[in-house]
Amino acid sequence: MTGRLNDTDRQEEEAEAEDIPDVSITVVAKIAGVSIATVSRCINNPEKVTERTRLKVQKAIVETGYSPNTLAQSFRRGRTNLIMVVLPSIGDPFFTAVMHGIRTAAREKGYSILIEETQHTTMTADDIGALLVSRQTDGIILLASMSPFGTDILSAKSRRRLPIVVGCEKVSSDLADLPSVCIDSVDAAKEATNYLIAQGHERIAMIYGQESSLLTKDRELGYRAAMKTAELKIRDGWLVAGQLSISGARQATRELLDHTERPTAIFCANDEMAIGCLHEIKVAGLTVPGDVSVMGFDDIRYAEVMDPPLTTIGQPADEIGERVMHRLCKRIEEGRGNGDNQAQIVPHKLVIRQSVAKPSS
Amino acid sequence: MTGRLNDTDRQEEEAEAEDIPDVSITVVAKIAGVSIATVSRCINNPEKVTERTRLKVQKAIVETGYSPNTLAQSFRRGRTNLIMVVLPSIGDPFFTAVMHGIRTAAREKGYSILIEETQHTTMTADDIGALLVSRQTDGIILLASMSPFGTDILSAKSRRRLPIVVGCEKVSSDLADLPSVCIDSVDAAKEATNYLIAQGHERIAMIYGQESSLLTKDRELGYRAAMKTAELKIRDGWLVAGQLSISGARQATRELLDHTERPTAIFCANDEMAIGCLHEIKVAGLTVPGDVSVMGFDDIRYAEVMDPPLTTIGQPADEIGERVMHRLCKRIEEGRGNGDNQAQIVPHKLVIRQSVAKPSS
DNA sequence: CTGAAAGCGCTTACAG
DNA sequence: CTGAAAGCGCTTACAG
Repeated sequence: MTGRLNDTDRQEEEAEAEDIPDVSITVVAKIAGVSIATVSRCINNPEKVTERTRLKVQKAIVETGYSPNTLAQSFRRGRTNLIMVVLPSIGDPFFTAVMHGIRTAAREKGYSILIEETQHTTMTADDIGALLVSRQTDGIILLASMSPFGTDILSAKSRRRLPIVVGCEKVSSDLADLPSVCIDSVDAAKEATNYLIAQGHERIAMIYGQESSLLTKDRELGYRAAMKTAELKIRDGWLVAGQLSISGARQATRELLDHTERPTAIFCANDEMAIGCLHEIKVAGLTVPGDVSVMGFDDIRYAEVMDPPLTTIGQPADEIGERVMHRLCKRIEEGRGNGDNQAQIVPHKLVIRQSVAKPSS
Repeated sequence: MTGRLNDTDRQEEEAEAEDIPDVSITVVAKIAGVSIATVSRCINNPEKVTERTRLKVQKAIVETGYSPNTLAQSFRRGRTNLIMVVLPSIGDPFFTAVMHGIRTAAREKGYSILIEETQHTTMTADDIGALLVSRQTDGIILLASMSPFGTDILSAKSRRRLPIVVGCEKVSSDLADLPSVCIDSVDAAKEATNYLIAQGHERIAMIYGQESSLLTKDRELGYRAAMKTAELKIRDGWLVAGQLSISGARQATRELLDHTERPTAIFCANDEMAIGCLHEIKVAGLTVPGDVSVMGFDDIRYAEVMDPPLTTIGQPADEIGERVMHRLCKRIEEGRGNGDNQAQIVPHKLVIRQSVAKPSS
């Protein structure tokens, strides 16, 4: 069975009239009285064709409702104009914002976007590498996601030339060679922690992401570094996983509130978890920031309408998205090789609102 | 230029060693000492091939790192295994939840998902129809989105046989013929409004979506119907657009609070706007639900952690997503024709939390 | 069970 | 400027 219809179907179709037009370049050529090469040129390189011819062909195209078969074009041209972005969860408003930037840039360049969520997928690292090999995708954007180099279909050397760009978080070390666009997460987390310290907090806990994922690793590093510099202790049980979700963060917050040395401030590795944290503190009958201060990370659109509005670290999500996509396009166009593989650092900023105050005790 | 490399490139590649393997079915066949037809069979119909042959071919595949060229397969088979979903905004957590259901079902069936956002796209209705015609996509899911039948590439008759399924909201009348999976929005909005009325509210305003979009039209209809039945007046200025965004809703709320006959309850057409509404009321120094009650719609994951937790209408987002995708698959498999085009109604439910109370005045 | 061959719908040197 | 022809990498009747 090919995509074409057999004779019986075709008759049925004609009986029903006006189904999806099923017209190839050949029938347009026939109607216009030219070769298929000319039709192709009219569409792709109109400047290579006489005005007169172009008009004839144009007429035939309109008449037949012809639209080139994208499948055939992609095949022939050897590219799909599809790029895949791999991210932990599209549901996180921060990634939505980054995606918005990616889309904007993609539209400009004529790419469509395929999204793969590592939280909900069975896709392995190998599968991702295979995508490129089997040409399902012209390029890949890795947003705070695992390395696609599970085993070794691809040598370290060749990885450097692949159309892959990393965004938001460099996650694992074998990605270090790839071009990337991120804020300096370690530094940002330090700044966040230092702000809490500057307010007078000494008992500062942190809710990070997941044990297994490296997504919030750098933020944890920054927190630890700042605490160390300030010679503040991190008690056992002050560093707890929030699963990057509201419910996970609520659970984590409960544990923190029950701690024998209850922290006076909680630094959440992202705003999604900070929202859960905020709520759970209030459920426990405590106030924010009166009893406990809360600091987030990302500055998603909900942060400023929380009660109290969330103090957090702002990332230029849109800009990250656009830059990542632009770099990927450049890499694809250049073909393999000689790309600049530098890490681009974009600026973050501390957004001070009302969820952090001086400790009461 | 085809996708293949010219000789110079190839030399370079070999010099660099181990780039992306660029092996076609032909080289696998040669190495295995069989025809390309046999290689194809080993991959797609292994039962049609001797154990011995299969092993030989398997070995050659591993050796070469061969992976079939998806572009060629899609072209040959006449299908992409891509389906497109068109929705207002992937950033809305409600749609994210529906998408999750769609993805789950899609993965089962081997489809990948292309997302098109009508809020950020320049894509016209015609473009969407053209997708099908040019075979970029095997099918389309329309989530609360415009009709793809701008002008008339497709007759009404043929529309009924296209691989298109509608989800969440039936929006425009020319979509009535298409299969759909939605809650009964009019009824749900009535229920929401009636709940406010039952609490004793008489001055009930509504924040709907956008003038131009039909997305929240049914919800507005339900609100109007309930008000009418209860013989309650809708004052001029009580029905205001919130642009489906937090900031739009905040603006709308401000107008409502400044109204000479200030409403005691506000029904927001979705939770995203309700979140903005909640915040703006508090910014104005008023309390929820003490001074003003707020009712949402969708029950997104943030609803229950708002302050106060949001009373809203729950939609089974995941179920909607899965059912929509399943129906689309069936439609694609059946080929054109004889699909059931009925509207499937899934149940909604009123979720009572704390943002609605009796009016104080 | 296996192979030779046709063909999917395009694009693009290559001649003219 | 235009056409005839090759070829992209597969899949699938059709013979054997």
